[in-house]
Amino acid sequence: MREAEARAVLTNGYTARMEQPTGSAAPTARARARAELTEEIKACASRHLAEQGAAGLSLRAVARELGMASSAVYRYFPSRDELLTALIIDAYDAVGEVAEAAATGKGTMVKRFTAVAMAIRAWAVAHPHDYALVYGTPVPGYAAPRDTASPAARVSLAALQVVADGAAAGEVDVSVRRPMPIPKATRSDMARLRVAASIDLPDEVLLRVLLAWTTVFGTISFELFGHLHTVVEDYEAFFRHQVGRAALHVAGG
Amino acid sequence: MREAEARAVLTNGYTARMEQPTGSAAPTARARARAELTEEIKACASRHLAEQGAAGLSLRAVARELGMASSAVYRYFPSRDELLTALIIDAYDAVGEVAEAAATGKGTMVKRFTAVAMAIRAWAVAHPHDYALVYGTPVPGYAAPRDTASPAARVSLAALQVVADGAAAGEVDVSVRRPMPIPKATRSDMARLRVAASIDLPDEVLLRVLLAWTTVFGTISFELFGHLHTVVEDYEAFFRHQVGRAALHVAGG
DNA sequence: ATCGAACAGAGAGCACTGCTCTCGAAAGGA
DNA sequence: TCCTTTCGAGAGCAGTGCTCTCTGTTCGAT
Repeated sequence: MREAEARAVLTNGYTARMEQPTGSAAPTARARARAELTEEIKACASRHLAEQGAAGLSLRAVARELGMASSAVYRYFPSRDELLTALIIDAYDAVGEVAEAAATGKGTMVKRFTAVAMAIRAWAVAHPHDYALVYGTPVPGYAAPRDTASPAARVSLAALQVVADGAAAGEVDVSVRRPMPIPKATRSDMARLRVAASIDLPDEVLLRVLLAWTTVFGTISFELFGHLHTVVEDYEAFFRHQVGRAALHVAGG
Repeated sequence: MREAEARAVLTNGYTARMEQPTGSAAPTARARARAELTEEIKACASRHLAEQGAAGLSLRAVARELGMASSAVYRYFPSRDELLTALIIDAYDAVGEVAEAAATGKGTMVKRFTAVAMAIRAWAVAHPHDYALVYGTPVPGYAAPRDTASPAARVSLAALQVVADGAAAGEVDVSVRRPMPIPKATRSDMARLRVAASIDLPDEVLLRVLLAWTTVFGTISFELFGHLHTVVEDYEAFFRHQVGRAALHVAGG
């Protein structure tokens, strides 16, 4: 029994302990209560995270605020890191959602790309600790990669889609004035990316997008982590301008 | 007495407690021992940091390894965060040093800029936890800004100098094909930067450098923090290529 | 409806952390 | 020599993550 339980936790995480609705929608009262309390714990932890950051997130503190014993929380999350992982997934989904919403807008590729970047930054500024949790220093060794992989991809795919649309509309200049030789390894990296993202863009354009992408997150990280403290005063104006540059570069400018 | 001591700690930090050599170089045995032990603590803490990261750095653990009581360490560093701040300053100096060394090389601006970026990345890959400490999520609220400001600037100034040299040699195209209107706030930001860095480059070029700069650190952070995990296999080739693109962009390409 | 198994909560406890306080020993300058 | 400052050690406090054990409840199958 104990071994089976341990294995379940190892393979499927805490969700494995939730009783699945048995075909016909009949969630037992206990399962409902469990799902609710799980959400409540996550919500409370998210609040604590927003206030004090990941380092200050204490399982005992959320248990106290929820009026339960600290040991009871372990029925829902097997460890503090698992709780953090759940919050990471939520954060990925949140930023992915705002990016996708911004990507659906109309206009030129440069405009849409800028809109996506601005949306990401706005989310990051509004939720700095969530941003840090996701795009800052990884928490322990690092968080579970499998569970976070697909939510993490959403935000990037949104941007790639914008560029793919722009390329289809002829807004992307594929001719290179001064071609840089692309290393063989990087070529195969891009080939793999094309398959994984199901997006047909030439190496040249993909690399331009990645350049712009690292600029977006590099600039946001610099802003939030204080590396532009003595340089920039109006962060939003600076960011919009730089993202515009990056988007023009993607278009081939 | 107590109040005076507290004020000294608040204003000057732990260094205020070190006895200054009284004019003529006569460091007492105690002062020497103190300086040595301070370095020893820092070195030991740095080792722990390299192994387990900032989160796993325990004052008690370094005290144990040094064979002293944990309370004795507080004679040298008033808190764990101050110890971390000392490590942050050392890390800034370390990365600044390798960047400056790389910047002294000869060749075109693109070559030198790439060399600086490659040196930074090599340092980051060799000391990932130090990099995370400096360019990742800020540790508590945040570290002392005054003490870290000037070491932090070294690495950026090295890159700016490379570009300034390139501009002096006529390697930077100042004419803009498709000029992007620069916001007034950003214009004054750049004006301030010109004064602070004592480097005379037009807004256009400074903004290009900042774009490349955020690309450099954005790419390194993406690599070290696992955001390119499923995309790139040969990180060094990818980085070199992207930095080359960024450097060409700085040159006006 | 009953019974055994699974589950949920609470409490005690372990090992660890940062940090403070107090005390005695050592070193420094007068 | 004496007196102040410094230093190291130990005990102790409040807090942490996590485990274990014990009780009461709920669930599903008989």
